[in-house]
Amino acid sequence: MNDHHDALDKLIKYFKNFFPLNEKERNELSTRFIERKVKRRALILQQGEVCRHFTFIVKGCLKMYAVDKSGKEHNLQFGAENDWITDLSSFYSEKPSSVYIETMEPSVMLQIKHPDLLHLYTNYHKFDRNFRIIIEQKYIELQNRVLQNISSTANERYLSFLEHYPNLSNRLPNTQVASYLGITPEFLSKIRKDLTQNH
Amino acid sequence: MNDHHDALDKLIKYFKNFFPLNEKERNELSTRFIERKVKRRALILQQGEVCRHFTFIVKGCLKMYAVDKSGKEHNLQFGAENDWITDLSSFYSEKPSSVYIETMEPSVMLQIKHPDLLHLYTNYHKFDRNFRIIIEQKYIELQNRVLQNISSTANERYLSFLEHYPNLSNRLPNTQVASYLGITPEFLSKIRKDLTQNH
DNA sequence: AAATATCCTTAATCTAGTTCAAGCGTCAAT
DNA sequence: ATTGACGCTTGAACTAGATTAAGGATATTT
Repeated sequence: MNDHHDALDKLIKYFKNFFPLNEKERNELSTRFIERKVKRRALILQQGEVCRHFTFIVKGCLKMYAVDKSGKEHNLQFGAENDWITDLSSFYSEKPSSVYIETMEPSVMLQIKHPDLLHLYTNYHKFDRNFRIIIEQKYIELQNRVLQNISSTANERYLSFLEHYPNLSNRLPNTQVASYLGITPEFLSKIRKDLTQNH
Repeated sequence: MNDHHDALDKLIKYFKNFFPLNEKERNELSTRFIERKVKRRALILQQGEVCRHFTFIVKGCLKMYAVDKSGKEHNLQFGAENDWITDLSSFYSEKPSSVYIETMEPSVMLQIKHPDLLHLYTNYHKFDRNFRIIIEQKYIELQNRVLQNISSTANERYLSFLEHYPNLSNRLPNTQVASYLGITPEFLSKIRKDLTQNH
């Protein structure tokens, strides 16, 4: 009944939303996934490094961001409990990543390495299946975000963010939300002021 | 040696980039995928309709777009030879789609219906595997596009589009490219003028 | 408890991108 | 041959959002 057990239970429970795992598959999880606890502001992945882990978030909150030539950070993705975070491109290609992954709260994760995940894929149809479904869901989310970006104002995008990620929006500093929306913190502040005044 | 055969050959060849299919799997393709030829400006999917097909593009060029309240079209995705186009969300949920899919050239497609694709997934590990990889690649592309959208100017996004999709950019009218980039055709025209003048 | 980051807001100025309107070239259909 | 529909461009006026700079509020660290 130790922490590792708790974390794994959370992952097993998570997979029940898809095609639930049998005992053998659950055992594989427990040997292949490694628990990791980190404090706030820990860098899980740095630009230039190969992304070695596919990460399931048991507790806490992380962000994935790119840094442009002028040094500005741009948040590509947030992740919290029961979500995955990884630089897919670097993870599969085993080439240096162009992004950072960093905790925004003290966090507990379960991580699997490339060869271990390939082992699961190769030997268990169900893992290929479940990860296909997971990525499909994340693809749909991302496509909605693209649509927002090309068709909506910053104001509309902010409202949509509040609607879709209510639990994230009250956990994160607004500077981080602004970076995710692709606007400056100053402009987000203006948007928020307008919203409170006109309602 | 008919056309259907040619189209299927193209799909089989496509799968060689992933985990190549054995004879039984190839046979399944030939019975489950249906060839469809359409002229220019044909609507493959309309808003409000359930997306019934997962579509492989053998020849031609298609776009997927959403229409906002003011009637403006916003291009979410283009697809050409050896690419897939589908409203994933509607296809899997079997709920009405919020987007349109339309040919921009006379096109040849291979389409599979939901139950048939599920049949492939359920009975052949390899299809779950291959479609996982396909979606992962498209996820990475989409993530790069999000990064562009939140961090780059219209000018930079246009240059990046030219670089990544040179074959599409000379096939499409600029109005369509502008809609994909999230800017007006007028502003794209201005960008293009600046580019030719300053180089 | 002080000290230092980090975060949030406001306001003035500036710029990237939109809107509206018009004109022109091209291509497909009658 | 002529008519449209469509695509491309230009310019003037406008607006969403960035930039810069400053001050105050909250946390976090020492």
